Amino acid sequence: MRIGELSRLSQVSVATIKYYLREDLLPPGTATATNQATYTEAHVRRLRLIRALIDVGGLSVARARDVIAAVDAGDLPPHTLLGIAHGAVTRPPDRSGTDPAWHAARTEVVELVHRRGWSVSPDSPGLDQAADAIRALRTLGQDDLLGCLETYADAAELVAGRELDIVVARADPTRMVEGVITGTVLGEVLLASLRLLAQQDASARHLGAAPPPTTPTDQRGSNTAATT
Amino acid sequence: MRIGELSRLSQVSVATIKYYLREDLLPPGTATATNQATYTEAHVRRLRLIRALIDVGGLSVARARDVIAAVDAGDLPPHTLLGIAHGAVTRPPDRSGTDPAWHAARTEVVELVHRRGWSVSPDSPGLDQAADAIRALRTLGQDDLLGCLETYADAAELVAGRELDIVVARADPTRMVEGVITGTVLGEVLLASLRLLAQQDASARHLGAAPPPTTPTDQRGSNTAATT
DNA sequence: CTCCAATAGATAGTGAGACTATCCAATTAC
DNA sequence: GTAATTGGATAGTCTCACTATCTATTGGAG
Repeated sequence: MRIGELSRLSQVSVATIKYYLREDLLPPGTATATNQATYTEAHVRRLRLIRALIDVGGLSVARARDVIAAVDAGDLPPHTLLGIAHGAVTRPPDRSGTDPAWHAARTEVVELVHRRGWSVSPDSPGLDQAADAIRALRTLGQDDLLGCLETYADAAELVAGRELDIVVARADPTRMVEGVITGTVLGEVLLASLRLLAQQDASARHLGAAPPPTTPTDQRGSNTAATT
Repeated sequence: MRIGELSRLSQVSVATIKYYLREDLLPPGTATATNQATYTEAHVRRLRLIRALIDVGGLSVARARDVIAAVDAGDLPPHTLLGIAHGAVTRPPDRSGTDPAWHAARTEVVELVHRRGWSVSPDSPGLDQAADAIRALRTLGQDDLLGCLETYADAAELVAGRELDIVVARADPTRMVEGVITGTVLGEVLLASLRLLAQQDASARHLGAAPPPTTPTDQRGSNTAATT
């Protein structure tokens, strides 16, 4: 197919496709002449992956490129792949350099990891990001919220174990790579969404308040539960 | 104190403080003359909250302003407050308008919520965001990753319940408001970080234990400690 | 009392990021 | 044969989050 059809199938404008080509997010099509190239179904899938990472996962174009490159590398060892995915979904640490409170928080994370017997490399971006969050909670005087910490760790263990089971169940290594990437990025979004929903429920349950009446804008099938 | 000291204590440049004042993220100090105003410890705390939301939580300045405004409103009903916090940590839905796949995904989420007996308002941003993620996973052919869905929901229930317990344990309503905000935003970051760490452990454990051949992926959940 | 650094408020400028638009020459579809 | 499409290059736009400059004041050390 040519670029026009690629654009139509992927719902991405031609100009944006060209931009992604320039930025090495999308491999070039096979050139048939100086100004003609053909694209395949693989390009459509790639484009869908890119948009999912950017639009749903919230990655920047640069982060998405790193992830894509890892997918294309193909033969990376799994822990490297996971490291790249994790690097893509974390923000660079806040003020790690000089802040003693940050180092204290990071030590706390390392201790948690050790207590749990987790096998984690010492430069994992997750350690830094957790330290950022803990330091922030402490400096805001919200220390008691860290009473959730073990619960968070329980939940993390729960979902990570299940996620791994599903991904390793795949025979095809290429599909495994895709699973790690999409699972890491989109799984985070999904888990976060469900946490929000569960928070709303917990709040409603505690306050004994029924949710507001459902508007009839959503008339397909069963609607939101209003009672418990 | 004057703005210079405020800047020093909060580690935020004077120019940026002025910017936050213009953008209504920070209330003005009490003016003592045409070009003099004094700030208090409350301004320092506010500034720290702003930076935590932006730097650690990843909120935009505009989202942070909405959240801050909710904190200052003071007398908002809890579900409204929670709604604002949730609106701040979610991205607007992707292509909800015309896509039947999206509506199918959203229905799936609503059914999950119903199945769980969660009491959730039908316009919760969490519903839309979860639908985005599910639709993306399906269109990427990663449907099997949705085998995690119930596990995610379990984890979400677990952490949300604990979070609520901690926040309602606070007597002071002002502290409760802060707890909802910081818990929602920073808790998400913390949970996501720990998930990454747990993923790394699960991956190491699996690769350390046995090569991929056929290991029935049935022992879920409990990880036995294995120090590294 | 003097004088200079600090300040409030206003306005303008900057740099990154993610596209978007325009050109041009070479096809290609009709 | 002519109009539309394409690839490649370059330049422009828009938002965001600051950052810098300017103009009067004003606080305070000497």
